[in-house]
Amino acid sequence: MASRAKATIFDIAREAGVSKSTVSLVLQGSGLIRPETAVKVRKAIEDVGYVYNRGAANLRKAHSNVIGMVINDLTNPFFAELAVGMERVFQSAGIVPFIANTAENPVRQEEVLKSLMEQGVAGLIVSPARGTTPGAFRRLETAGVPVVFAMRRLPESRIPVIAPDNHRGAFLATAHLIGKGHRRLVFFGGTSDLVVYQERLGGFREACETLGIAARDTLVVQGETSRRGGIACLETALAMAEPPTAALCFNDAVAFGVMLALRKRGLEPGTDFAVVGFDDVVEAEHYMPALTSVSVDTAGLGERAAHVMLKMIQSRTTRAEDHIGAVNLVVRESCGPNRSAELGLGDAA
Amino acid sequence: MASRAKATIFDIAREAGVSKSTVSLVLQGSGLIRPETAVKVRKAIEDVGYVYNRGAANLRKAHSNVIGMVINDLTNPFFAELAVGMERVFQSAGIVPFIANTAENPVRQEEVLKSLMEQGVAGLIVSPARGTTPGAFRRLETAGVPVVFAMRRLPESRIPVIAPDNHRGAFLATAHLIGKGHRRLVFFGGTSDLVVYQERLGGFREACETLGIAARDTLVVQGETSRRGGIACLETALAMAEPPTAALCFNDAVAFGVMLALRKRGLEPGTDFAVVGFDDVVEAEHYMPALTSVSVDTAGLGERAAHVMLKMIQSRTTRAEDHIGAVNLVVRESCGPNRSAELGLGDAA
DNA sequence: TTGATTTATTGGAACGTTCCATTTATAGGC
DNA sequence: GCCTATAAATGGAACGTTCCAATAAATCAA
Repeated sequence: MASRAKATIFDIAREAGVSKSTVSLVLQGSGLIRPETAVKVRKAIEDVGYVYNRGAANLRKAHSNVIGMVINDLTNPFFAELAVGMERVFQSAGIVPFIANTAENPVRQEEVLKSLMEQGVAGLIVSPARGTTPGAFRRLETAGVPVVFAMRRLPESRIPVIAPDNHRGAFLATAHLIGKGHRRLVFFGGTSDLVVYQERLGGFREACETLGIAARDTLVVQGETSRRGGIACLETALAMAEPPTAALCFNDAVAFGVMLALRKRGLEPGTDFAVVGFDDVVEAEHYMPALTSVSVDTAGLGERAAHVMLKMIQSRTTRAEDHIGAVNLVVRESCGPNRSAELGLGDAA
Repeated sequence: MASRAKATIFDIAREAGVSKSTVSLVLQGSGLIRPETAVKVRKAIEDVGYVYNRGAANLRKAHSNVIGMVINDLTNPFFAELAVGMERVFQSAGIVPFIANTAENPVRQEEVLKSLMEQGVAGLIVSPARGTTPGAFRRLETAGVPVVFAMRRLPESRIPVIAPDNHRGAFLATAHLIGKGHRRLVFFGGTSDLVVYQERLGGFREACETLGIAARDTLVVQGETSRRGGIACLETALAMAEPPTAALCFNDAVAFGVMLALRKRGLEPGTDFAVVGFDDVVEAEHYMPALTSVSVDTAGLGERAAHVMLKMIQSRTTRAEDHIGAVNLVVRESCGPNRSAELGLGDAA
């Protein structure tokens, strides 16, 4: 049952009556080997129950074929989608990416990065944890390991970023709400330590300004980027003197929370209060009411990130261009019909 | 920018004016080293930007400290919860588990397992993909790598299993439905190639039999274990001559799909048709109506699996006891009020 | 047949660690 | 001051691969 000492290429060599070098060549699929010999060797490999020791190999080879994916919150389905997109690409390149979760914890992230480096990864795709310090990736950089950021970025860093056009997405969504006739708007969820937050809030603000919403009619309520955070945000907003009538949410999770809280208060999302989400996760379509959301093509961005990574590894560089993915607003039911009539205004969108 | 040749313990040794062996000892936190020397070495490590080469180390050490988690569907939030539970345990043991996704594809799973083995994992926690062949884990076994199955099992295999009590969970849920006064029941979703399916369906059947539901009043509709599968199942069931009034769903995803489909037909889940889910994912609580579901303490099972794994590694065995986790029914709103009155029956639950 | 060329195979050194057996330094006992 | 015991540091071999240079075998041109 429990095997004796692990088999090595020497064992195979003996079994097949060749030298260790020949075995090595076969293992690497070299064309220099006579087909019959290769067959013989492969049979020995099978018989002996040999398992290749990549660690030993990497001692000589410059490149390992391990790529790590460091994700800040695995329980968010959004990131699972991202991971799936990447895997599609890596699979066809014959690479098995290893995923590690940092649970939004910079200390854990440090450990994870260290461990991955020690493992000798060829490259890393990272969605950095909130509160990541600027120096967290310096070790990677000095070690010359290619890194790309996906979805999130760090305030100042030369590491290439693959992310959606957050500003434009927020702008589109906000314009949609204004077009529907809303005049008192709120931005729900997220905290200012995330660059993404700045970008989305920026899009929101620009839309309000250019489309003639006074600053005093726009509200910002920070909060957790989760369902729970959304619930809390709505409570806060409705407690105001002149509560808003429409919300752009930092992400879909927040939007779900907001809709939930509306229902609990006897308000109907869509008709009584308009809500737009961000990310367009699969659930958005299936919610009641279906959530209008900014679609960012998560899986597509994942694929993109994987491609960039592959190219970086191949060309032995640690630099690459940023890639800002197109976004578009998917209009469903959570913003209800136009309010124009009610307010005596034309359709402004 | 791009660093020159990677630093090794020799470089540190030179820098710190000691021997490579001393550096190695410091790296391993040996108490044999004079504290001042250790400090000196650690400083050199920092200065040089050294990164430990675990591959090289594993060449000599018997044990790597890598543990792999092989998961069949990362996009199912259920598995993300499982992963999170495991990580809690591994983190406190100073281990970074690597997660790999098989996307429910046995071929991909084969690749993933191979890659993990080549990496020299110390152990593997696996939720096997549907359609896994019996031989898929033989290599692992002959290599003496500890493996535990989490949540799912293979028909015949000596590998220890950590899973919830599916039979009992299904029994409880079904009894609940019957207690509510339902007499025509259906089991929705899943396919018979999964052992879990057999177990859950078994509990459903036993409850029906012992609580006096005739076999001709129970229906089974197989289907995908996803929202989409749930939608399809409901369509099928409602097209029958005498449609059921209550469903036990293979998992929560199916249940969500069923509720969605009900709404689309103008039926209200809970009052017009009762539905129970399985797994009790976090969304269950937040759904409209909130989903009654069998809670399996996913994260707890993850922790358990991790502990078992740790113990197996420590005691160098590939055997361990199965662990069947307790379940309990979380009653929410998706089964509505009792039907007893309507049917002239007492409360049987 | 001989030498040159091509095709297949091979031995040895190297990769960066750990671990064991030694050596060297320090302290203690008398 | 000498011997012994303990503490601290060290050199060398080993781990399982890859790669290079070298060899051996087969083919070819003359």
